[in-house]
Order: sequence, then structure tokens, then C-alpha cells
Amino acid sequence: MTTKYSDLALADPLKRAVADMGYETMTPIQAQAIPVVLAGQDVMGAAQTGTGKTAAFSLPLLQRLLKHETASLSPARHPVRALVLLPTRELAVQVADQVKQYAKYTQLRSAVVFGGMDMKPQTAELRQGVEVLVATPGRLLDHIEAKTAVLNQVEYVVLDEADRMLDIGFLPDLQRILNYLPKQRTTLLFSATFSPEIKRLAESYLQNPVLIEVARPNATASTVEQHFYLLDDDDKRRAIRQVLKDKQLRQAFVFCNSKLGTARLARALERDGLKTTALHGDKSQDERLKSLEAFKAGEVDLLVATDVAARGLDIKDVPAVFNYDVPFHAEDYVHRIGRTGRAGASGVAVTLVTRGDQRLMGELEKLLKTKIELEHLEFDGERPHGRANDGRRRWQDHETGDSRDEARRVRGERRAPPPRPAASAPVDPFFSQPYTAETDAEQAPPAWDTPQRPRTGRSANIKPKRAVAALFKAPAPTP
DNA sequence: AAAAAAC
Repeated sequence: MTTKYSDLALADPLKRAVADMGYETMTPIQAQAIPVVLAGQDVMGAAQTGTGKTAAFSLPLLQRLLKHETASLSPARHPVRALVLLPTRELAVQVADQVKQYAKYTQLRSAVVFGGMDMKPQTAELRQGVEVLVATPGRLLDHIEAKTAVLNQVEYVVLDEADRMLDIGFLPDLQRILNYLPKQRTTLLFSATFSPEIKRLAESYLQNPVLIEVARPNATASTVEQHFYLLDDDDKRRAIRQVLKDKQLRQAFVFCNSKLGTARLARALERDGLKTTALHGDKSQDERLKSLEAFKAGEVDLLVATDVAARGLDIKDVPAVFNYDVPFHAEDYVHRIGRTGRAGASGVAVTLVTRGDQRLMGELEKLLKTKIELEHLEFDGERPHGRANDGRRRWQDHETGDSRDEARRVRGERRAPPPRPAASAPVDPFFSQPYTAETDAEQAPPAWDTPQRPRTGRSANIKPKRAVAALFKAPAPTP
């Protein structure tokens, strides 16, 4: 198989554009997909992000458009010949930029349409006529209804990040769009991950697709060093700072599961003295683009984001990714940590795990087909207990500054828990037991699926699933 | 327990 761009049957303008970008050797997905697309076949491609997917479909697609010129169509009819659909606005911008690069020496015109921006400039551009349209679903439907996008002559459709495009939230819009397209067309479908259900659904949109798989699907880049730290919610922010310091990391992405959580965490980290920006879907498009630019320009240390930033975003040199929350969907873990260690660079992925994340961690182990070892993070100095992570001041003795538990112990109250362990020894949050160097030496952090207590007496009657789940519950407070 | 995509 040829792996050099110079060996490909690409038109001269495309070869020049590729050379301008300094590309000589194709990546595996490119080497496999380009000949197939050039041959006009449907593709179902599984490839991790950062492997050159965009070039893998845009180059052969542009080549096909050049080769089969639809001659003498009036520009007033502005037929779109190739449509590329993406699940986020940022991705649409990114892919559109690349398509423009590859097409710059050809007569082919491209445009990008997405929401959150004035429709008028987009409409004007579409009226000029474009051969390649890059879009997010919602805004594209607006343009279809306004008759500014005419899709009845589309020859190629690309669904990038297809697993997301086919999920329940996007499917109705996607279905409506596909109904506007001719049945006779080439469909290219790419995703980093393929669940069995998505695979089945995807197949219903394709005709005799060629399956291309360059890495094991759902695999994570081997250049990424992954850690899972088991800790309390209260210690999460401190853990981020500790890891940044230990590993000498300049910048990082921090992922949260909710928009509100993202905004809150960004503010809190800012108070901690880190330059931080937030990115989520409730921000205006202008703010979203600015956040991303500030991170790219190195003006901020941390980009705190929802999963809007999990997929496909190609930012060079993101040295680390933190999962402040364990992602709801295991596949999103793969996408999130795919932001680091791109194009062969090394990266660090740190997931902050709490006791409540048992189920999600189980799903992650299933997806990654590996047993996840939980680690304890060594904090410099004392374990923090001055503030809860919601910002409220915790109870403290006025004079000594002791915690409530410590004060009770000093007063000799019966119900006071054992003294806090030595300053630097981390507490095992699993069982809220003192955590000492000796126990640490022999006792690895507990595995998720290993029952830690013998099931005897009453608990033997509980269904196994519940019994294991019970282990993750904090011991009930004695009345 | 959520996010994204349209006004």
C-alpha cells in the first residue's frame, strides 16, 4: 500500500496544497481511506482523533468533485455537492478551515454554517454558490427551510464524530437533513468510538461500506499516561494544583459534567490563583471562541469545559487533561483524554475519582477492557480541611482553629472519632479509616469489583450487586 | 445525575 502523498492520483492543485502544509507521508487512516473514497465507495471509519481524519475524507472528496465537474450549472442554483456534518460549532469551524486549506488552489468553494451567529453573512455566502458545505445540524436546517441551502444534488455526505451525530439528541435533526439528500450518494462516516448500537444504526445509512479501522476502536492513545486518583470531593481542586506542580505541567484541560459545575470550578480555580477560562454551551459563541483562543495563545493555564470540548478539538500541545468529574458516558473518557498526547506527543490524563463514582468506573473498565488501578495522591503538607468545596467555611474552634472532630476529641467526648492521621499521610476515603504507611505498603487501593468484606450474616442475603454497592457507602453515623 | 444543536 502506498503511503506517500506523491504516489496518490490527486490533482496537481491538491498535491500542491498538501505539500504547502508539509505533509509527505500519509497517516494510517489516510492511507486506507483515501483510495477507497477515490474509488467512490462508502466508508465506515474508526480512527482516534488526531490521526488525520479530516484530510482522509476531504482530499479524496475534493478530488472526486474536481474530476466530475457538474458543468454549466447556473450559480444562482447554488447546488451543494458535498456536505460535512459535525456535532459542535468549534469542530465545524476547525474542519472548514482545513477544507479551505486543501482546496485553496482549486476553483472549489467551501463555506461553514453554524448557530449562534448572524444568518445573513452565511446566507450571502451560500447564494454565491458553494460546492462543499460544512455545518452543524440545527443551523443547516434553518438554511434548508430558508431555501438558501439546496441539498438535492449532494453527491457526498460526511458524518464526522458519527457516534455523537447518531445519538438520541441529534438523531431527529440528522434524519431530517438526510431526507433532503439524494438516495444515490456516497456516505462517509467517521468516529473514534463505535458502540454496537451505533454501528448497527450507522450501517443503515451506508451502502456496502468498506470498514476501516486503524486503531482498536475505543482504545486510548498509548502515549498518554493515565492516572486515577481516589479522593474526597473537597480535595479535587487541590489535587489539580498538586499534579500540575508534581508533573511540571504548563497547561491543561479540565472536564466537568455540567455547565454550572464548569462555571463554578473555573471561578474557584481562579480564586486559587490559576488563570482559568470556562467553555460550555451556555456561553455566547463569541465567548466560546475567545476562551479557546485564550487557551491556544497560552494566556490561560486551564480551560475548564463541558463535553462540548471533548471531541475532535485539535489544539497542539495540551500537556494534560483532568477529569474533574468521571464522565457519564465511558466513551467520553476516550474523547476527553484524546485532547492530550496528540500526534505522537506525550500527555497526562488524570481522573479524580470519588466513592460515588463506582458505577461509572465499572462502565469505564468494561469499555477499556482493563482493570483500573486506583491510586492515592500524595499531597504536599497537610490534608486540607479548612473549607468545603462549596466554599462554605467548615466548623472550626475559635481559639485553636481545630476542626469539630478534633475539638470533640480534646474535650474528651465519647463519640469523637479517632485522631486525624499524621499530617502527610493521606486518608483512605473508601472506608474513612486512618491510613498509615504500614497499611499502605501491603494494601493497594481497593479494586472496584473486589468485595472487601466477607459476606456473612445478613449481607449474605443481599443480592451481590447491592452488597458491593454497599461497600461504597460511608459508614452510617452512629446515633 | 448532562451536553450538544436553532431562533
